[in-house]
Parts: sequence; C-alpha cells; structure tokens
Amino acid sequence: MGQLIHLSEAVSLAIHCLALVSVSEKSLNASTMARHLGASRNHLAKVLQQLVKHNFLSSTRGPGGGFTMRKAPGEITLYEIYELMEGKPEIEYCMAHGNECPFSGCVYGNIREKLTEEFVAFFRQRKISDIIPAIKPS
Amino acid sequence: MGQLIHLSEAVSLAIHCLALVSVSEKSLNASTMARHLGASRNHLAKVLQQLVKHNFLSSTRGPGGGFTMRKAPGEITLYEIYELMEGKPEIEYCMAHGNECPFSGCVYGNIREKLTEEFVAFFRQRKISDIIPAIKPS
DNA sequence: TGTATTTAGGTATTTGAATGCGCAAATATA
DNA sequence: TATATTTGCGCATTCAAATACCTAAATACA
Repeated sequence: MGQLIHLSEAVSLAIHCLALVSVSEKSLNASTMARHLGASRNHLAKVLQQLVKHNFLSSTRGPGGGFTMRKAPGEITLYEIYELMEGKPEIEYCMAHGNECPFSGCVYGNIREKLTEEFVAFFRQRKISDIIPAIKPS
Repeated sequence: MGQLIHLSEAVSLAIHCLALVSVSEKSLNASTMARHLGASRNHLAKVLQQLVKHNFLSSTRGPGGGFTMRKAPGEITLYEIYELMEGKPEIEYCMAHGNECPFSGCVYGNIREKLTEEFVAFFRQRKISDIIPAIKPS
C-alpha cells in the first residue's frame, strides 16, 4: 500500500551497489550488478552515473571496465547517499496549497519532524562498511 | 523534495474536515470546507465520499445540505482515518523486483519498521477531539 | 412543478518516478 | 587498426498515484 516511509529505489540501488563494489576485487560493471540485484540495468546505470559524478565511484570504460570505489566504505554514511539521491528530507506543510490553514498548530503535532530526525540520525551513523558483512557469499 | 514521511493530501483533508464538521453547528458543505482549507473542491469531495461511506460522516444533498458527524470526535483516532485513506502502512522489501537480494539482512536494519510503529502509535492515540482546540476562531 | 443546490460516482487528465532506448565516447585486446 | 565492450547522456515511454472534471441523482424551496 502507500508507503509511509518512502525510500526510492534509486537510494536503495545506490547503497547496495556501493557495498557490492566495495567487496569486489576487480571493477564491477553495471550489467553484472543489475543482474545480482534483479534491477533494471538502465535505472541502475543512472544511479551509478550519479555516484561517479559525486566522487563515490570511479568508472572505466571498455572491456573489463566498470566501477571501483573512490572513497573507503567506512567513510560513506547512508545519509550522504540518501541526500544525494533524494535531496534533504523536508517536511511539507500539510495543506500544501494556500498556507492559510484554519488550525493554529499542525494537527500532526511534530511527529513528522521527530520521525525524520530519527531517520536522519540512523542514516548518518550507519556506513557502507556496516552493511558489507550482510552480503551473501555468491 | 522527496518526502521521507509520506502523508497524502487525502489523509490531511480527511482529518481537517472531520474536525471542522465536529465544531460546526449546522451541516458543512464541501465548497465551504474547500475554501477554508484552500484545497481543491473536487479532491475534497472524494475524500468526503469516503468518510460517508465508512460512517464517519452523514451527508444530505440539496440546498442547505452538506456533512454532519456520525461518530463523536472523541471516538475517532487519526490512525483510523490514515488507514481508511492509505491502507495499512506496509514496509516494502527494498529490492521490490526479484526478492533475490544478495544481502542477508536488510541494509536498512529495521529502522523503517521502528519509525512506522512510532507513527502508528502516535496516530492511534491521537483523536479528532484532540485537534479541535487548534481550530482558529473564524 | 421547476429550479438551484449539493452530493455521488465514474472517467479523464496530470504528474513524477521508473524504465527503456539509442548513440556517442572511451578503451582493451586481438 | 578494427572490433567488441562498457560507460555517458539525452530523450522517449510507461506506469501508478494524485488530482481534476463531468454528469446523474437527490432534495429544499419558491
């Protein structure tokens, strides 16, 4: 149903790819990763491009090419990746249209702010290196 | 930007309307509420239909018609309304496609489950009657 | 009875994310 | 140098959710 906590597939792909590249001895190409993750090669390619552009990955073209890490997995927090792919998490005013809400305080209290903060705190503390142990031996 | 905590406008409209109808002495029509909330009359009408169908509101057509409460505002939790409009909040498996994730535990840990539970707990405890005091005198 | 008002509900349009596609650029290797 | 491989990147398409529109049905009231 409607996802309350919304994490796009792009974020998910980025995080998984960084971990996979981290543990790979040689460079990993997009097709291989797409196959492993059961994801669209095209979508994944877009995500990888972003990660290259922002210096998380290096890419090499041509046969045997692919992607390698440019930063150590211990230096990359999940939050950095989240923000790169989705932007800063913002709380939208609930009546987005005219801000003339006839209520003096938000009917949601500050639950959204609170949950967002918890999420950010968790993602800031968690690093790519933390998720590497979860990779199944292929 | 991408909303991390996603609450649709439909949920928001439903909650606000129930509070407005609760404090209204006579029946409130869709156009009036739309004006007060600065929202689309059409969208709001859909939301109100749902609330009628599920016995939160009664409706009467024709001149002077509109909506009146069918349940007491102290008997309606925000969660009921959320679930009515959005369905139960589910955690999607992050690689939605093939569930052959090459990771043994979810890279997100259980943060999404935890945040969802917090949200649900908050929304279950909060009632329409709790937000009525926040209505600005018009 | 006629008319204006208002909800009901089906259908259409819009929007944004995801996905697909095609070609250019780079490069390894035969 | 030719060829196969692989990324880079812009554009087109698809898909689902959100939103808008349109007409029918009901009802109050003159």
